[in-house]
Amino acid sequence: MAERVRIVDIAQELGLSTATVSNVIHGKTKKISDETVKRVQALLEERRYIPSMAGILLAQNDSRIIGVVVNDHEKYEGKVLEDAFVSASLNALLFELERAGYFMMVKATKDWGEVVRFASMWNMDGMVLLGFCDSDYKKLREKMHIPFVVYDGFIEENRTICNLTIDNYDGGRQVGAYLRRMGHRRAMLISDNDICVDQERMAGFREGFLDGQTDFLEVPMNREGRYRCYKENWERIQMCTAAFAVSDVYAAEFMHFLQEHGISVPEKISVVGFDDNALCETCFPRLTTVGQDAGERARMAVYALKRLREDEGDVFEEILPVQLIVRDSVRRITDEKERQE
Amino acid sequence: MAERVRIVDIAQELGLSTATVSNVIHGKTKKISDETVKRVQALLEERRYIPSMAGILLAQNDSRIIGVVVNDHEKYEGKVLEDAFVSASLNALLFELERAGYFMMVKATKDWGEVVRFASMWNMDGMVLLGFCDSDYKKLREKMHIPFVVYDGFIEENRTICNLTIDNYDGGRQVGAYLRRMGHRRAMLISDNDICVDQERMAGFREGFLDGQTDFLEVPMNREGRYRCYKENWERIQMCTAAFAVSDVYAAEFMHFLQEHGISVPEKISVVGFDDNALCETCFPRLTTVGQDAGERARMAVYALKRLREDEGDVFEEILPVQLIVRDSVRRITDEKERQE
DNA sequence: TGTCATGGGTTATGCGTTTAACCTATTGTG
DNA sequence: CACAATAGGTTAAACGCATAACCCATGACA
Repeated sequence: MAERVRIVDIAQELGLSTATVSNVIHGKTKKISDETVKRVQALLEERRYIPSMAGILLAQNDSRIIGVVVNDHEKYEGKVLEDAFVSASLNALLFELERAGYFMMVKATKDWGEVVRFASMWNMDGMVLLGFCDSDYKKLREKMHIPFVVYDGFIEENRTICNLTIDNYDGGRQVGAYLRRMGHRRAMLISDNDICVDQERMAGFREGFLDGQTDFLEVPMNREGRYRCYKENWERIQMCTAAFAVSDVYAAEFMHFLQEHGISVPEKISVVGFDDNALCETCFPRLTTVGQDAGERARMAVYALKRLREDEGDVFEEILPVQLIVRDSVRRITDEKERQE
Repeated sequence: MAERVRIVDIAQELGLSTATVSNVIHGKTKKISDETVKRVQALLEERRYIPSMAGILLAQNDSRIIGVVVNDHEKYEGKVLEDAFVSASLNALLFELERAGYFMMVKATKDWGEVVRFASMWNMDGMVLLGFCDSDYKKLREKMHIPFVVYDGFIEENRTICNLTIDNYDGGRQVGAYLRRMGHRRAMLISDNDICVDQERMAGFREGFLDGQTDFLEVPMNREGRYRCYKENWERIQMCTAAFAVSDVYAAEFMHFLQEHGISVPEKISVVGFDDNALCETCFPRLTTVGQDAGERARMAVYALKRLREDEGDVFEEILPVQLIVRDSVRRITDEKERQE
């Protein structure tokens, strides 16, 4: 291991105490001569001193680790990190955390108890939870009082948590209004009805769609199930001129299903997704969607983590704005007849 | 924080020494009466004792942390974790590591020095490196002698590293042979020529394609650049009946480009990718590709990590097999005329 | 009766860092 | 000249756990 260089090694070599070296490292140089400071710094550099987190962890109470826990829901079939939304969030979090000097430890689990254990054993400085929207945060909060922020969670009465969410309702509303403006009158809503956010997105859609009619297809959480569901509801689907799926993945998949069955998109049916994943650009036609900025949410998360650390107990919720991103999967309907089928 | 329960708390409450409690925890019960063992276990359970890694890290020399470092290459434009191959690898690694009782700490960087620092400060039990195929491992090895495995790396003369790779050459060969069997005679190879693996995939392709003719399009690493490149080489592209891109992302993108310009896939041009990402199933037509099993590679990685830990110095390379996955993006050419254009 | 092994533990030390409390020699002040 | 303040450090304890070395009482055995 090319024997680790420790503070005591540096101290001994210079005939100083470890306290002095430690103080230099932390910039507490008020009571140390410039001369000494320079000598210490030079040797630290020369010997390539790298602090041992083991010692720091024990001596202080902060670890610089942020635990990011993703809910390993069955719907992902063991591939959570491959989900476009999850990986985009993780990516943004990784860069923001590193920028703030944190380390990111990742865990995937369904088990709420494991989250506590995970946080506790590593003395986490904070936690970020993805996909635990309907969980009981109160328990977590009781067990430990480190800051943790939840993506797409909700605020309980006693407001003991930081919730970071996007304006799902408005996103849906924008889609509804847009389709309406493009001349659509009958739209299919596609959702697995699982995550809390879906409800809001659809409610928003209905508002924006005005007097347009909506149908609702509740699809299962596995791909094969969804394809089967589409087949079984073939008639209903063909009654619509547009579809709004609550995620890009579902939207792309639905487009794919339509195309496979000879229905061209957007000529025959227009499709809109949600999230603005990378796949929106690579599918054909490019998918119109609602964009959420993973980078911005990650920045907010890190900011919240810091703020909650400083004045703990203070808590906030942040609802980030979303924005319709128009691409090629929606067509304008001009003909009045066509509109009625 | 609901005050952490420590070993000493348990010990005191039972009137025992910390050593005894620690021994019970680690199952070293040879010299402890069954009676005592039970009492200790019961209290550990009741008080919900969670070990502090801080103490363990310092007392022993292993941290149970595996650092996973991904090369934050510019080509990803700050979104490494969103790359389909990276996220699939990470997902598989996460589950395998957890299964083996490890914790996964992730880092994205281009800087080789940071890798050393990262590993050293956390006393990592091992490292997994993604995308550092052309780096100088020797340096890393000098700095510290923890096991580390490299995805798609290479073995140096003095064999001081574990390389985990797939049979890129054979993958390419299978594609070439398949296209040839399907009646194709002119194929375009698409690659950014960056990562070492590309060379092998293309070399393999040429072998499998036999007397078929290949053209080669070296594309830039950013999306806009690639689209421009396709446009500029419009003529050359149209000379071919098939294209083999070195990754699914490039393949899907290329399909998209073709469709946008009125060339249908696979009727006019067939396309094959590499990796078997999730997008293969969601793009239209579904992409024929070469499958690599991220799960299998992750299992090997964890196995290697363990083995190298036990008898350090011993090193191995593993070349995992790949397999052609036929979907809908390749068409059989029967007409002899058509084959010649 | 003296010695030895064994069961059932305890004591003490070390891991690398931080930090509050303490120390000493020199200079400044009334 | 007595005293305080300051510069420039040092000492020692603490953090939570693991583990090698040690200890004592009891029973077996020669």
